[in-house]
Amino acid sequence: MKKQITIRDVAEKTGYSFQTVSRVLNGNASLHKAATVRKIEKAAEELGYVQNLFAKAMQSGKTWSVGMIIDPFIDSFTKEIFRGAHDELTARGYLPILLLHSKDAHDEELVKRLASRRVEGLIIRPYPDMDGINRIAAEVQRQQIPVVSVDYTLAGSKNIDFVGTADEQGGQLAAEHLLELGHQKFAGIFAPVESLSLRREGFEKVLARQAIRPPKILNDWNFSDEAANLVAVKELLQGNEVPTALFLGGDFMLPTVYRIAHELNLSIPEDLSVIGFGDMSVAHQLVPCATTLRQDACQLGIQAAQLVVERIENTKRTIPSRQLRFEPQLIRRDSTAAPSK
Amino acid sequence: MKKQITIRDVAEKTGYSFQTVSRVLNGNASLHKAATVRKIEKAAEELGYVQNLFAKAMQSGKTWSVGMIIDPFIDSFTKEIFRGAHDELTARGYLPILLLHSKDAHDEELVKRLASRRVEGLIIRPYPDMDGINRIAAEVQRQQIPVVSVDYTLAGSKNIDFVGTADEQGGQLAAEHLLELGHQKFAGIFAPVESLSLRREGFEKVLARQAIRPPKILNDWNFSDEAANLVAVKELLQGNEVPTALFLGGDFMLPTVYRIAHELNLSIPEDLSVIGFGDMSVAHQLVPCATTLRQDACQLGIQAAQLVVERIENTKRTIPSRQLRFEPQLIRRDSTAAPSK
DNA sequence: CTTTAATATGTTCACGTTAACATTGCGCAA
DNA sequence: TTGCGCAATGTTAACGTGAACATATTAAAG
Repeated sequence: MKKQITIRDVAEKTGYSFQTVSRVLNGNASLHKAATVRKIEKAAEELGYVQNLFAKAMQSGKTWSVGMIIDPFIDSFTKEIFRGAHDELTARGYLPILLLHSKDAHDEELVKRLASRRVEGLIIRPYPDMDGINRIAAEVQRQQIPVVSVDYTLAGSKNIDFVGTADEQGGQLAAEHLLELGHQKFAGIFAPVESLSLRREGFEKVLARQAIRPPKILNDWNFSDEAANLVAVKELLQGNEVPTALFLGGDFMLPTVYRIAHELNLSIPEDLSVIGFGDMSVAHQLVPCATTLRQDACQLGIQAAQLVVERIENTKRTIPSRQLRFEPQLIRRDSTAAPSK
Repeated sequence: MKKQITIRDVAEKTGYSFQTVSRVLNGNASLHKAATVRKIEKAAEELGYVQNLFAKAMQSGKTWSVGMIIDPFIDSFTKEIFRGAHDELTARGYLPILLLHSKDAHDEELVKRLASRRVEGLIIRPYPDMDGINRIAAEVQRQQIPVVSVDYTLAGSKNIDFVGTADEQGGQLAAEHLLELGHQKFAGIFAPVESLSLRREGFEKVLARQAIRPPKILNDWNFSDEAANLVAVKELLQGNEVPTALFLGGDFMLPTVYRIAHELNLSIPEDLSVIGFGDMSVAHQLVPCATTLRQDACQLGIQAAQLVVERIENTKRTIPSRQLRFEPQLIRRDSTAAPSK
């Protein structure tokens, strides 16, 4: 084990007491004479002194670290969230501690690791398929550590800050866009998960006010059985009432829809306008490029980071739980147009 | 600041001294009576005691953290490297500290952060365009902290472990594959960077022994000027000696080559066999899917982690610097075939 | 030249942990 | 019984730092 350079070494070299050195290097240097400061800083530089964050953390109780349970590798969206939060935390002096689910490390293990590192806050982007995350969040919060969830809400836990998309407004924007283009026969595809339901509600709400007929709704997109989706979508686009405008609760549905449209000889956007949600990479890879609603994922990450930090640094006042939802932006591309007749 | 639960709290609750608790919970429990151990563990559980790694680190000098300067977001290859190293470090009890280059945080800053967190080792995947990385590595190594570079070698620094691809052998494999198919007229495209040069050497070495003619070589692929590449590749594939087999130093050249081949009316693989290197995602997205040489990136990460940990835990013996190169694997796809005549 | 106030520096303690050593208590042999 | 040795537990010091307080030095005012 190689010897560390401590403030005592610097003190000895300069002849000052170690406390003076402490104040100059890591505390309030303005309490000392300029000459003293200069001498001490020079000596520290020469000796290669770097403050020991572990010692500092132990003495002050402040660890300057924040846990992040986000898998930045699932898609580019979570990547951006991670990136935003990471950069914001870093800029504010905090160390983001990324916790990925390895095979071995499971829930219990993760909480222990967070706790033993005395993480001051936790940012979570919950995975829909993972319910252990709720227990983790609850457990961490029980220890008075601020928790913020991003993108997806956390089930169960009260009083957890949330940063995400204004899904309902997104749905409204989609409806308004299609109405503006002059459509009258609408359809929508969703799934029974929270965010998609909100998008559906926004969509339906606007149409209820302004459209002649209510939209045909397919509400049970199947995440595991693609064949079922093919059948259901086909049915939606055939039948007695053929829609001219289709709103998808998520861009991931685009390929299926494009495929069925092609099979049915419906050309996009001439026969069918399609608008997605999320601006995933498929949206601009398909032909024609898909109109969609984009969320600035990076911004979500930044906001999440700001919320945790705010809570971390405001131990006194109790801050009420906040739910921040940012309105997505309409990206007009080539999959939506006025109806042909 | 909320109160921490310490071994002293557990000691008070059980009536034992804090030292006994320390031994039971974080030390050698076998030194104590089974009944004692049981009582203490129960009390710790009830109080929600979790050891404070900061205190432990300060006392023992062991921080259980390893820095990683890898941008896992450039491509799937670095992602896999990161993932492998991350999981291996985690499995061995170390905390990977990911250091990304934010705009603000630059070299000096990074080193400081590594040092103040008392990182015990450093894994670097150097970026070709970033030379600050060499200074960082040198500086960190000067502080006796083991450094391992992955995928790309670090310029300048002596005695740094390296884990990467056996580029030369990869080049040999490519040549052997093409020879086996019966080709006689070869070409190769490379760039003047270390790894590509090694691939070229392996390629040329085998051909020098077994081929009738030496290959036509284009050695200055231009990373910034695509137009220049188009011209150069076109020239390579026309001229007096038209090759029937082409080895690319990197898969990233594939799209350009496919395009030029199409322009020149050369069909792949009938008129021209093309073999790439790296098995990047383009390789199997193109039509026809490209034969290439694949490296198991995850494995590189794991190995890198093992090397750092080994050095961290072997402070006594000096380990000579190691250069581990893993042989890539030939992935036969549809872009290579026997020459048509 | 004092006294006073401000400025500059030094001392002690605490943070939570482990290591090294010290003590206690017990069983067993002399 | 006495002493010995071992097992179980307790005591003290140390890791590097900052806070709180104590002291020394300087400057200003009388």
